[in-house]
Amino acid sequence: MARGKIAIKRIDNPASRQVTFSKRKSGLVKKAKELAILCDAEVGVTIFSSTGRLYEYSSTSMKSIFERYNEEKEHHQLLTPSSEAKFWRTEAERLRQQLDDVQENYRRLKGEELSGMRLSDLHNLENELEMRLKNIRIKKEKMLTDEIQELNRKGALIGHENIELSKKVTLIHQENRELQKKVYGKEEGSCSVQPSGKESCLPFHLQQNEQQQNVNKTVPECEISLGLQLQ
Amino acid sequence: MARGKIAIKRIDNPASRQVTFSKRKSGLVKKAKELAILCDAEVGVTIFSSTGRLYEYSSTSMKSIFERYNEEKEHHQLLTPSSEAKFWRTEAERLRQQLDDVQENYRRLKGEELSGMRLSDLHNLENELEMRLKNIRIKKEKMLTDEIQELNRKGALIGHENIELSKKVTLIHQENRELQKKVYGKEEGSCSVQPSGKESCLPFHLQQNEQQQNVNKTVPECEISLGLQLQ
DNA sequence: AACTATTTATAAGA
DNA sequence: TTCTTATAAATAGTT
Repeated sequence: MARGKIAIKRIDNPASRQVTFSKRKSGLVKKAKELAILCDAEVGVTIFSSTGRLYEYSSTSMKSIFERYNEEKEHHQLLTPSSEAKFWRTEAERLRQQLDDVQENYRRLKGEELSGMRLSDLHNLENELEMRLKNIRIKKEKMLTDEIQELNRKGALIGHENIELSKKVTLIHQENRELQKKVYGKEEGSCSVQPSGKESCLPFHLQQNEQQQNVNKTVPECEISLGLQLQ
Repeated sequence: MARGKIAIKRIDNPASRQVTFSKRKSGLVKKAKELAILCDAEVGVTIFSSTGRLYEYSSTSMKSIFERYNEEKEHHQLLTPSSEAKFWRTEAERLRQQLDDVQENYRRLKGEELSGMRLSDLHNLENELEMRLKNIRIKKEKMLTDEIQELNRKGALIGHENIELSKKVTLIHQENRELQKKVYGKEEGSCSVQPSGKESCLPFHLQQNEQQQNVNKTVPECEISLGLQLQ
């Protein structure tokens, strides 16, 4: 609520979540206290953190509040089998209702069930879906960008490799010529053991071209960082 | 906290206390919900108003929270076993699991939980959402078109009504004049029983203007089919 | 834990 | 109960 609005959904970062938990827990308890005092109410707040720790506030005592709650809910005989059964049946009914609601929402969200919706509902649904699409597109874009970066990185690496290989080829070529001079003197035979410079480079050309094609499928710009390394 | 600061002490005026209770109760429950969602906590709020009425919120269920509280406080009490109770508890657990599953799907569908999805999944989701948006927009457009048609129909009706009324007014006017001639001869007095033409038309003007304004809120084009009917 | 720009809650009035 | 609005309070992001 400050320095920017946040969506009410689980905070992913555990550190932030912990900090927010601490701040908001204090806020909640403060509000509960104020309500109890201002309005002469009996208020109880029970909080279990995601790490399982218990925090509580009660304007009177938790025992009193639980007892009063149970009385109100007619659960004051929880230890007798029939009332326990009643409780669980109620609980099951509650969950069934909740489940139905969620499933209804789910269907609505999927656009399967648009009947009986007012224009404002449709507006809201439309906006919601648009936001979701935005989220998805941001995520997609990030994934694509990451992939491009990774490909660029690989491309650069291969480029360097190629430079190194090119140098080695030149070196070996040079060595071969010098060897030839020593063996044949001035004669330059067309011996099969002595490949031409062009032929010796071929494998590296092929390797490079393959890589370049892969990269170009998603990132045409990679032409610049690749290529021109050999020859 | 607004329009002036208040001291945190019991509000004397019962009416104000009731209003404040209602507002702050909502606020407290909202904050509790947010805390539960944002920080993945289990939160329960129990409120007894000064009139003794119970209000509650729990992110899971009060039963769960009370049990967990008691466990934490090492006050755990053994529940009397009973087959019926067992059945409903199992049922509740089953429903809880189902609910969690559906909610997970729901979150995915809402694009809140995009982690762990591959690019192809995102593509599919994007397409699905786009189709839903399309459905919604078609439906919206249909509703708007229908509304416009309905408004146009009403507008035309009102227009006809106005024409009829206008005719009646002219007729009555004419009759009045003839009556005057009979009663007063050539004398044209400013008698209160004899209203001027302009005054007699006034109610119909007002009626028309009101209708026109309402229609224009949604369908400005109706100006053409309305208006110009009187005068 | 403190700061502070913003958002949110809410007191008062209708 | 609901709406509006001016203002107080809460808090998200930052240091």
